[in-house]
Amino acid sequence: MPNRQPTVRDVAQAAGVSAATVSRALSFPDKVSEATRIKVLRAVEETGYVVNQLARNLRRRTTSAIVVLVPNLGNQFFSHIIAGIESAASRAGYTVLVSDTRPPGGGEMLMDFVRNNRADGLISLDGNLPGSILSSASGGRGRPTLVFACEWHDGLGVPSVRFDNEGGAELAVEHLVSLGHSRIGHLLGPPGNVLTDARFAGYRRAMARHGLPVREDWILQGDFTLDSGVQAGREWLELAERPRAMFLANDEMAFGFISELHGKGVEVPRDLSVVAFDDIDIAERYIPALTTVRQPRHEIGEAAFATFLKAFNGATTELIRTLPATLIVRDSARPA
Amino acid sequence: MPNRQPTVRDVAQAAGVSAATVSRALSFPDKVSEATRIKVLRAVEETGYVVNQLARNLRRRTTSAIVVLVPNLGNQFFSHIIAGIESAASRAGYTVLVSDTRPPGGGEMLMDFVRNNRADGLISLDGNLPGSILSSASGGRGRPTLVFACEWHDGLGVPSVRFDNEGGAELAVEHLVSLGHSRIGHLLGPPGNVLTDARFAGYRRAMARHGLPVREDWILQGDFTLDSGVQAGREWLELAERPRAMFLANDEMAFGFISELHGKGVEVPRDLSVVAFDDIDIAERYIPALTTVRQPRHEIGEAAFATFLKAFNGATTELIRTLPATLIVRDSARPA
DNA sequence: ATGAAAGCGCTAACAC
DNA sequence: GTGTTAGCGCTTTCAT
Repeated sequence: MPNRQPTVRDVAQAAGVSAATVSRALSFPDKVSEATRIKVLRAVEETGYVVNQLARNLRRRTTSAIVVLVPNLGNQFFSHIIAGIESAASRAGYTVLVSDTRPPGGGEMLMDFVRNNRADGLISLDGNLPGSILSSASGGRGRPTLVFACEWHDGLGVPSVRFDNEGGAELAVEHLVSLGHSRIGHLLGPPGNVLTDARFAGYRRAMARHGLPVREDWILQGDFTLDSGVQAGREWLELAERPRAMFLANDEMAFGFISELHGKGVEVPRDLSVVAFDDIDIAERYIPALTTVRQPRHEIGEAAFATFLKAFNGATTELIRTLPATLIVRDSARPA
Repeated sequence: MPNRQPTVRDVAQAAGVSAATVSRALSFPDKVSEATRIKVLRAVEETGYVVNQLARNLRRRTTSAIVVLVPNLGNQFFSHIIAGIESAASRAGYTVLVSDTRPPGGGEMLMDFVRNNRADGLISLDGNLPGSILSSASGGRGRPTLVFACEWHDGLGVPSVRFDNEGGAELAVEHLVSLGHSRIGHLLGPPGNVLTDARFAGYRRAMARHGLPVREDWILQGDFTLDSGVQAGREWLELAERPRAMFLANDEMAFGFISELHGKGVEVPRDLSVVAFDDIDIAERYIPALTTVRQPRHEIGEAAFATFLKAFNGATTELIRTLPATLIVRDSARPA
């Protein structure tokens, strides 16, 4: 048994044909005669040959691999989106690699990964990519392909697939209003985030539609993390005058927020109605079960990959594709 | 501006040296004269050259990239382990790619990825790898490097870094006993999983030590998912005689379990004490806050990468490295 | 210390 | 339909 991996040449020799023919038989079976194909396939079996993608990619300048950039692998919300991407990708014969954008230098390394033809491009679930990535990937001649999913970045011509965040936020507030609430506060996501802005805009829009005041002191700052929800809970408890309902920009913060209140004897929904955003898996099993806005996560993943593939192949794509959100009514919000 | 990425040759020309020298200046700065190095570096700047890893790896037969296999990206538990791997890896100049083992054909594709020199090897957080991967990666001459973290696979000579699952389980049960409990049940993880077995063994050991009976009907079957926790909750509610305490094999199931009971008017810890395993982020903010066994997740990630690097470089490694677990006492278990 | 030349394994262009 | 040739971009002997 040879020490090294067999190469096309070994197969060629075993099959009694040329290396080029082996390559053709494997990549374009139609371009080769029935008989040769069989000979080659048999030789492949015999030798235990596996194509060296490295060499293939170096030649073809394409890799059938794609990198997904996630702002926070810890947030379970993303896993379903990744699953969606994966299922579309595997149908197309693509390998999906996931990477967190937060580790120091992580984004940079990944970008090099793509720039080096080790992956065909990126799907970013993080709208705040380092400028270096944005500039070198924003499409165009010979540039790596980039697509945003969930989040996005205004101004650049980068295609994005997103949820209707503003509409979802309106749904949340409308629900609260329909329950008889009028004193409604909001816990924001991180500053400078497109989702934060869109959800806040939806909140304001719905409030305005009903002539409800948006009180400065009822707008709390968060950053989508559990801890920031806890912190917001503390601030809420100190409020001179408290709202009777809160629309929280995501589920994770809601858990921190509700639990902090619970620790101080304030119960949701008894003392405060809460609607959140995302509908991650635990939302249904939190106590109280969370009323929240659901986004079709698997679908968006699939759509993102489809968009990526189109863009990579040079087809024109819709620049913005928006998927609808729906409200899931459970226990955390009740009549005023 | 040229249409294509600059190559070593472009840099060589700009610097007035040969391609070989450029390569040397970049890879082994010491092997080149001060003056040339400066010239080359300047030329690199000018041309905007970035090394093409693909070509480099094809030549060097090493990639500085590693793939991490995760059984379930949705379980937040893994994200901290990945973070640990990432921090150790980035210090070593490695790129970390994560992949879910569940998508159809996913494992296979990933293995090809490695077999093709597109990554140096794998760290698997999944003990139940397809046989094809195990056999082609189980180390040895020219074989891709594989290391297990958290989970493992007995029999093969694959190095693994793990938590003291059995000890952690004992801690959990001891705690319950110290609270005065004697009627203690257990919710298992998935069948055929090493963690399931180890945690169950720890449970039995602690029970035996105190002369407590292990009742068949108090051993429920789960699979580490939220849903299986819900299902177990239903079964628990139907029990003719109920235990007064439960040790659940992970947090995720605990959420499903506790919430299902809550829906039926059975409250934790009022009516039932619960201790779980993992201490994922939400555990502290669940209602009730979960008493659970914590594992040093970041550390295990770092240790796993260190082990990987050693193994990849041909050094001998401890075959089994075990990290201690600690009990985090919160609200979900109280005196009998 | 540097350059010339060979070659990693594969595929695309061209000839037959 | 198949073989020959060249070359993807890099690194690494081997000379000098």
